[in-house]
Amino acid sequence: MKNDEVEKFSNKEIAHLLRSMAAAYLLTGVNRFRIIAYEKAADSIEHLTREVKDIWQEGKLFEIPGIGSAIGSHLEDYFRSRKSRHFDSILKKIPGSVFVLMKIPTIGPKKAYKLVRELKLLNSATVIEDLKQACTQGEVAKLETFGEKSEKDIVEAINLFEKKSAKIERMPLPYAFVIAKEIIDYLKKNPRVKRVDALGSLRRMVATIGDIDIAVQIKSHKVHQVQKVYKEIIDYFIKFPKKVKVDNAGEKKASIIVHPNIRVDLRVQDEKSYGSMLQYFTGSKPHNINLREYALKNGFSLSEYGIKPLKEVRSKKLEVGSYNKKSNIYEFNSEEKFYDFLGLQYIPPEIREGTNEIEGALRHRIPKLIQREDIKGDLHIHSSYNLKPSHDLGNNTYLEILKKASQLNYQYVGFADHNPKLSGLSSHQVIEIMKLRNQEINKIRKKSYKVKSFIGLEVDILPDGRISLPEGAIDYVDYLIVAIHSLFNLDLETMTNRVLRALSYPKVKILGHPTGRLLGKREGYELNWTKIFAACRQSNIAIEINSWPDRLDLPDLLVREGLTHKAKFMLNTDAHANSQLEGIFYGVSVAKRGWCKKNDIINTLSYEKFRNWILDIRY
DNA sequence: GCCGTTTTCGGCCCGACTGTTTTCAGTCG
Repeated sequence: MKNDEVEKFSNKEIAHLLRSMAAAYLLTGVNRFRIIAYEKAADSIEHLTREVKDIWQEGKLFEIPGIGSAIGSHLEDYFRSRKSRHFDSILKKIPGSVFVLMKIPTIGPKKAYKLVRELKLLNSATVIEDLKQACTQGEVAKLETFGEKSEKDIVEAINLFEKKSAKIERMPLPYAFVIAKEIIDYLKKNPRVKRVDALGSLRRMVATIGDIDIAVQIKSHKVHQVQKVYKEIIDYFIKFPKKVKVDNAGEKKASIIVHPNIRVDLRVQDEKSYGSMLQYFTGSKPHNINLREYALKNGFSLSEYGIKPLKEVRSKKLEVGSYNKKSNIYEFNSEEKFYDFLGLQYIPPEIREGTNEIEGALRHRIPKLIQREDIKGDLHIHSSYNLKPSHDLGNNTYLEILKKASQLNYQYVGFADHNPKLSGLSSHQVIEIMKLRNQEINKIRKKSYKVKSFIGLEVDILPDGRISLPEGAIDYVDYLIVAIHSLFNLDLETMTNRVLRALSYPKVKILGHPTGRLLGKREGYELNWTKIFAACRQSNIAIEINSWPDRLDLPDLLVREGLTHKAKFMLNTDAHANSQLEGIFYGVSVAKRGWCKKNDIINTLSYEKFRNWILDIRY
């Protein structure tokens, strides 16, 4: 029962509901802008980095872009009573099997409706199999505007869909990075290729990635050769060794599916319009739509080729772009020039999400976002030192970690092994273990290695909010990270009180991986964030942005919300091996997406200031 | 149905690719 509910209110399901509404309106014929509004709302919810149901519970449903008074109040009905009379009254006009077919890529509302109507596919539970059978029997090819090719394509699309829906659909960002790098390296080997960029959600560093988008800039060629070079690169791309299928391949774009069923889109462009192309292909969709609407109001039309004046625009300082007289378009080789032409401050990819970044850029209020180089230390590192921990040990010794930290130009690190397992050990034994560890680290510290260290510990928050460490053991650490590692499904209030209690212990300085989410595997637990942010601020506790590939926790939307509550954050890796320390890069991207500046992040402080903070030394 | 630095009314992004057509509709990003 509980699982059904979660499924019913998942972002994916809500998006599908709204998309079904758009389809029903399309098929019954209403003002097309109402249809677009529903589609926009569906897109918006599908790409949220938090659960829409949680946002509704916090009373912030109407803050989601594209959710206005009408759709918002219908959704409220739906969340409250599991149904909306308005949605139901519209949806019942169309056979339910139409909405099921629409889940298959390349089948939209019109094709779905036609297939259902002509072939009488009215059983929602079996419609996909029924359609497949109709295809194999040649019935689809007989229909008007369908043919043998489309019949074959439908079968293929269904097979791919069934394969895909059996596994996770979006992968954590770091996994997508690995795949993208392989393709980028492959493309760079082509002598016609000058530059390759990963774009789309990958460039915006969204926590989970659906498709991989890539742009290629060709080396300069004579004008009449450009088309030929585009074609050569497209041909090369679709021969990528790990491709399982070529989805489409035209003159300037192509899509392939690579193992294990990931779609990769490629676009090619020459240098003079490459900036326009980067801008266009980076998205997000809401950002681009907002930007184009803004441009329209100023008399310009935007595309991946550049900026086209709608009327005769003479004068002005139009030298930022180069004017192509033949096509009446201003071309841009860099994004900076593209935004500048529109009178906007440059907007970093990470915050192009269609919230209020265009308004900010217009007023030159886009903050300088945190950079990787600003990070001075990592305070959540697991070593190989065996203190009989409750969870896994790391791979490297304290000394090895210090050496690696030095390579990363860190000034300090924090050793945050898991607390000793409480079961099977007496309090006295735990205290002894902690004491020995403290002595061990102090021995290493005496070698006066240039990277300084703090003695931390990652401590479980028990179900009742106590921490899993005997009182006397606290003397042997500089600071504690508290985090939940079990019993994730308590209700919001119990969970909130549990965390608040843990935060009240002495030496607690960090709330670790605060939502407990595992991307694609486990939703985070619910907390009253207003209370958590307030408690952390009051007790001078940092909220962790954990860079572990499956976590990327805190989610970016909560980071941004935290800033409005004046929360302070800390960027850590949770590394269990030295190579993983480099993953801090992913945490930085989460912070950027949350609009963090350098001084929003505690571990950008220099060693002396940071030491005062973490040891709670007051002046 | 949504939205706001010319607006609470009157607008609403833009182009590529494919299959089935003979100029286009549907889908996608």
